[in-house]
Amino acid sequence: MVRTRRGLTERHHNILNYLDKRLSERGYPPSIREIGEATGISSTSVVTYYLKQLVEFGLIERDPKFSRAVRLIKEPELSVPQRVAEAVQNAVVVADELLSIPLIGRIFASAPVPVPPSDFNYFDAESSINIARSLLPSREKGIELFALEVQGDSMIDAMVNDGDIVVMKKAEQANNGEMVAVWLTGKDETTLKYFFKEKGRVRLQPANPTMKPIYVNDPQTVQVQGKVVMVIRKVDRIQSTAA
Amino acid sequence: MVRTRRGLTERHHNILNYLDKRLSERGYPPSIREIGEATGISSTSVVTYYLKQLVEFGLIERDPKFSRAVRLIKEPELSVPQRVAEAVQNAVVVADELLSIPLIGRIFASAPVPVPPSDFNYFDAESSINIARSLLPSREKGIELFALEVQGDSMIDAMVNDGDIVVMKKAEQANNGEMVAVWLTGKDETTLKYFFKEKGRVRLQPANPTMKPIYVNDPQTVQVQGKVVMVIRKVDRIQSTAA
DNA sequence: ATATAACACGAACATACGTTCTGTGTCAAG
DNA sequence: CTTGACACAGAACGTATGTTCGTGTTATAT
Repeated sequence: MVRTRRGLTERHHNILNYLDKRLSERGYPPSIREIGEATGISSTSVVTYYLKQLVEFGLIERDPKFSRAVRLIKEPELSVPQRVAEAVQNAVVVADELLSIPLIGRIFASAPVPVPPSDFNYFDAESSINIARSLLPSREKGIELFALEVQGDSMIDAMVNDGDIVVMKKAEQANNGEMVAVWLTGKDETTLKYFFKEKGRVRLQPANPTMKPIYVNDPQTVQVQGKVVMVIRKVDRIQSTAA
Repeated sequence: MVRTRRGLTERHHNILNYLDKRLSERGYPPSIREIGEATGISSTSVVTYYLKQLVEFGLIERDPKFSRAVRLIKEPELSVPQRVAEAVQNAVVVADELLSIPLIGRIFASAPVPVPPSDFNYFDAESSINIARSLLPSREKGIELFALEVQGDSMIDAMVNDGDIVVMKKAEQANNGEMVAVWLTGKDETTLKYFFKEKGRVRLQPANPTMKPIYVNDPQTVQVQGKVVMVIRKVDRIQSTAA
């Protein structure tokens, strides 16, 4: 008869305690050699021998061959009452629904759209607006959006008022039917229109259905700068009275 | 003078996010190469370049030459009640910012506005939209708002498109300059206009500044049904092509 | 146009690291 | 006394890993 394996020994406990303490202290686990140094085991193969047993006991996990890839398996944390858990989950859903979009400037007819530079930090903008993600168009993922405030009456053919907020994303090309902000180099003018490319020319279709489209025979002069995904209008009272 | 360093760039943020996520997922930090793979940086020396800057910004610490020896610098640990309170407070702020508004139907020109009945339960509507409270006009408290979806082109003089969502509140009287939904009994028509009362008659001023107002000599036929506080337009692509 | 810091990259290199291999000692059970 | 499990050890090895070096590009102020 041969002798059978016992349970955990002092060396097992020493290793477990060191793993726990070490992660708290240094923010990253020890190497095999560091475990050996800390627990008085002079050989890396003995450390590996004990780690293998701790894996078998279900006390640690390892990712083989990666350095420092040892982690303690903790008991599931004490569960919270179900309502608190549900409330926390709901808070997560709410936080995800709210989308912060940088408000980076104004759009007006006589200048190109101030699109963000390629290294723009969308998370750290000086000014931003919040919108609900569910109000985005259905295929819009909400990534790298920016907002501009409309200045002047020049966008009314796009059904966009002075003071409205236009939510956009950068684009240099457009598909048919998308609303775009284009800079017309032939006119030195920015306009918001539905974009159609047909028979070598560009048709820019106003949102106002009673207005006629613009046809641009030289597509090179139509510089797509962004796509409009949303328009928001705060309706305050106006002060002016009509003549 | 030469260009000066900006603050954190997208790559910095990507690295920080990856470090945080990775430690939670795997129980040990990534190697330099793993950070590069996860953030699209193909060279270990560029990863080291960014990690050096994150150390300088005081956001991470490293133990030089040790493998996987990167740790995020976190705020000093709060007690559990403090951490819970802080998280709950943040959740309250976010939840308060997000306002759920019942979407109760449609508005179109040939019918009165379907205003909610006086016993309407705003919290239990069948359908609703979410908006961010900060987008409301400055004096609007967000109480007893409802939303209607615009059907048809009859509101274009109000700069409101078919498909737009109009956020309103009930009202039976209006102050000068407010945008209202009125049912004109003399015309059997609903319209959205800025409301002015002057010399015994009502002037209804379109939002489109190129259009003329309507004058109604008999104020009794102007039934104010609600005030408009916000207009939201999801801008999807359109399919129709012009003649 | 120029200068220069920031940004980016790949290669080379030395060391860290975990695994495997081989060997030895102890001890309980038959 | 023999056997086999257990414990331990050092060496060798291949790969993982972080740093250094040299080069190139870009943005920006002057």
